[in-house]
Amino acid sequence: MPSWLLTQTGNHAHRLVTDEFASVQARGYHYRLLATLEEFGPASQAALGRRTEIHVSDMVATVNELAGRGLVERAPDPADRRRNIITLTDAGTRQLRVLEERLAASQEALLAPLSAEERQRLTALLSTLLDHHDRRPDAADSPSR
Amino acid sequence: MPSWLLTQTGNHAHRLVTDEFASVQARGYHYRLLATLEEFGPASQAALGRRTEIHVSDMVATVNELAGRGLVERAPDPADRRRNIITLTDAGTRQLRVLEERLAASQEALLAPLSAEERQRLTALLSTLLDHHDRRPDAADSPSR
DNA sequence: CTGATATCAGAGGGACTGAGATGC
DNA sequence: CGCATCTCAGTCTCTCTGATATCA
Repeated sequence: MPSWLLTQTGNHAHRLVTDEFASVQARGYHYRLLATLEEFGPASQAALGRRTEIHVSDMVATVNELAGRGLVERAPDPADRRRNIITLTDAGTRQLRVLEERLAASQEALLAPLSAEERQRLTALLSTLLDHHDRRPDAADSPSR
Repeated sequence: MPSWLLTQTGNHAHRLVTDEFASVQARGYHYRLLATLEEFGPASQAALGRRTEIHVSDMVATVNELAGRGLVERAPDPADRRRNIITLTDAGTRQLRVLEERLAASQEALLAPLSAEERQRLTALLSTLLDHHDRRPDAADSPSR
């Protein structure tokens, strides 16, 4: 039963990554936010929530944690006083590099038993799945999202 | 990045299954426990914990929930008074059938974009991964487990 | 007024830790 | 005694709901 396999391996992958992140006092949300900030530059919390797919209310806590450690900066947007502009700091960039290393390491650990060819095939298959489900978020009942 | 793909598709699979289960007031632990009871027959909570890989302390709560709805029975083991023997009831068997249907449905939804051949390849690759990591639970530091 | 933004409180599933009581 | 079993009380990550205050 493939969905069992998927949730199991997904669990396993998740645990490997989570443990690696935990070893540097980080978690998944931190990486996703830092990586998105580097890729797209400073943005409001709501915009970051849309890009990272982190819920707005969780974004508050995530930014709190990262800002508390000086990895991002939270500044009011003078152009729109509802917004906070979140900016990646130099320390945040360095932390991101560390997290990327950790991620690569757990990647290797996870895929150890597969050849380069097999890894490619796996990646392709999973991409197909994700693509399909991204294109039609909730095709069943609710056309909205 | 394959581990990102894996956690993402794993998440997706997990959500599909979880939603299906929730529609009949069940969750993953319920299915795992009921299915294991049918396959291996009555057993103590500790034994069930080992088979299902549900933590012993979570097993207590899971059995509470299922017993409260008459899907399993919890009876003291006369041969070893530390133990409770958990038994699947007829209602539990019927519920298991329902959960299996739900599982099959979410399976189809998940794998829709893949051909039969591709599904097989995916299953094989994931099995390889799981096998490898099952055989060496924590090869890194702790030889125990 | 409608809608977006940020915040806070809380819930829920899943996995795990630690401590206690009982019985083998 | 050491060990297994069951139970209870928490922790942690991730996801999501709801309510509220503020501002466009």
